[in-house]
Amino acid sequence: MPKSARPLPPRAPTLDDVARTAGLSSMTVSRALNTPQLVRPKTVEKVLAAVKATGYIPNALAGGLASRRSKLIAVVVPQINNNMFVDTIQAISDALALRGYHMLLCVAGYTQQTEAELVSALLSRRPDGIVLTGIHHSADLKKVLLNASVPVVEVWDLTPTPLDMLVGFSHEKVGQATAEYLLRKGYRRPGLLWAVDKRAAQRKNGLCDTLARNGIANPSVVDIALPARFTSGREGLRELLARGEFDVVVCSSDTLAQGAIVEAQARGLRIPQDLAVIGFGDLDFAAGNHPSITTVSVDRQIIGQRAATMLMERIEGMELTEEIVDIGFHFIERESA
Amino acid sequence: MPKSARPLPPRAPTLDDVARTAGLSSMTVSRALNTPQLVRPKTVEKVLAAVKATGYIPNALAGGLASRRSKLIAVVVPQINNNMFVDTIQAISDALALRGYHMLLCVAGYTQQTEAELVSALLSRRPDGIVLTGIHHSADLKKVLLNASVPVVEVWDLTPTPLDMLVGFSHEKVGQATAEYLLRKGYRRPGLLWAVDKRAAQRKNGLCDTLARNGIANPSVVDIALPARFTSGREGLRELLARGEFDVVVCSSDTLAQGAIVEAQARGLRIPQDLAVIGFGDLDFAAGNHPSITTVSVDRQIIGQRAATMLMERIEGMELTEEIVDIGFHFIERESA
DNA sequence: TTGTAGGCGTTATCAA
DNA sequence: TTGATAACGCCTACAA
Repeated sequence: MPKSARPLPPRAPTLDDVARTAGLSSMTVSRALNTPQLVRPKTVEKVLAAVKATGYIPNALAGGLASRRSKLIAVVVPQINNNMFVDTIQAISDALALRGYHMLLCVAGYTQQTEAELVSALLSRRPDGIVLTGIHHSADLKKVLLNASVPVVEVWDLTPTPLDMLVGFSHEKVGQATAEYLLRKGYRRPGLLWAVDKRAAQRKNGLCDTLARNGIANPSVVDIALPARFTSGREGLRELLARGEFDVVVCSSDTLAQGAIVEAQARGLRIPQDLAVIGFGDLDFAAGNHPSITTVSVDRQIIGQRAATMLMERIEGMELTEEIVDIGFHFIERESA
Repeated sequence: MPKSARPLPPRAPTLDDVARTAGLSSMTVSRALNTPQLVRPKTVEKVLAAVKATGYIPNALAGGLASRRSKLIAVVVPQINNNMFVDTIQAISDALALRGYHMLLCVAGYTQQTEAELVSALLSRRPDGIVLTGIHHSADLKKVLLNASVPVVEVWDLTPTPLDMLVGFSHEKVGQATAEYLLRKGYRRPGLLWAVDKRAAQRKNGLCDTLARNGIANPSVVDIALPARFTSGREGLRELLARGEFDVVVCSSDTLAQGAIVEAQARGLRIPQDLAVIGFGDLDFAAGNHPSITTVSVDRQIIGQRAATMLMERIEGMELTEEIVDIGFHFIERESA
């Protein structure tokens, strides 16, 4: 035992270490790991054995620097504790994992930075692609993104002129569909519990425009601060009912609807006879609620799955058949309205 | 206009480009950006101007490679769409953002990989720290982590022997506290709706052990498959009630409790007179529900915030006063039990 | 099928 | 306070 034996150097094994123990060049080891089909099977075996022996873990920083591909996808969402985006995020993560990509998740909600600064910081990681929530971005952000020439998917909204790719649905049309349902069912005195949120605002526009065209102008709206919770629904309904009489309450989310329903029930109102309630999102409790909640269903997972897939295909040089995907929505009539 | 002007090279501006336009060395530019206090103010100004002029965005891959610090924290959770972890994740993300770190989020739930493979893949990104959910890990995983000598925080559980650092609470004790409450209130025929989940199982152990010691052995348990949803709560109660008579239903989460309550109400049972219900988590609807849900409150955000902070302090070489943080919990008595 | 040379963009280190 | 030089660990390009 040499007396000068230093404690293990904290340096992690490198490709060269593996190459040395395998009796090969580092380039061959790299190939065996990344493109095994270009390497003789026996050689690959040798390499794998050496990898196991050394405990080698590739350094993606070095790899990304050299190859100019990071296998990293940056995802920017306004919040994740609002029940809507979570499923999309999980779907993105799952889809990425299948192909060896990783997700850098950034919650824009409560930070002071502007979205542009936030994305700039993310770009320093050299992601191969970016997922942005929504379609309303500052000029700064657009400049930064175009400059970086990185593939981008905008999600959860629709526009004929996305930055690059897009997966979403029309919030305006959701609003219209909701209005049409109200009219068809004969509701004439709607009240709104509405979260202060861009996409929700678009749904409100679609709703109110259609109502106005049919003689129902300026329905009463209770603004709900984000995050819109169950409790906000109860409180919101309380405020709404203090303002007058309504035959239906339209809510910007099922969460609010559930709260509103409980408040109504606590007041002895029958739903939908005394007061109907409509939600949005078809969250997991909507169908099982008592009464079940009439709402709009959106496939939140598909948004994530398609966004991830489009991004990866683009990155890997495939031709995309569509760059704008409208996943649509379904109005679901249940007991509450 | 030179006729040979090529279209812009897709190459992003580098430190050298900035250095050239600023008339400085790249090393000085690097310093001006990372440790401005070591650079003459006027020089810093020049650098910032050149950065703006070139549209320079640092390359964190190169930086991380050279400095051996990635400013990346990897977070591994079993799922994110279960309402519990979301708040923790958001808190982690927020805390990291404040200090210039980014979060690599990995959902272990539905992938085929073992946790060890998953973490190995993450380690290739050379994160400066890792957050793991739970304390039960394979020997492989432990080996990989120790080998990598990367700071680790385990969260959402408690043990005297964490891998490294830990922020959580005792699920056993939550179970005990729940049992004691039942006994104190005089409930004698409990039934359980319980998600098939490691941490939930620990709470069940604490609950059942304490009950057994007080003469209530082997309560009826309905296993709930993950993810445990509102609907699972309704169905679970249906199954439970088919098995016999109960005076209280203990649920492994508020979500299940809410479902159980709705099912009970739909059957005309009064809560808590005919059937009491207890949940876990104090999710946002628990207090506002009708009836409000008796439950156990855990500060899910604090878990994330402390985990992130401990990790960053350790990374930045500070001495930690505690490496194991028990954030505790509160039993909250409300109307449902 | 394997190997050699050189560079990816940054920072550590030492010198000026 | 600033600069020159040499890594950091891997991959592209080309050669054998």
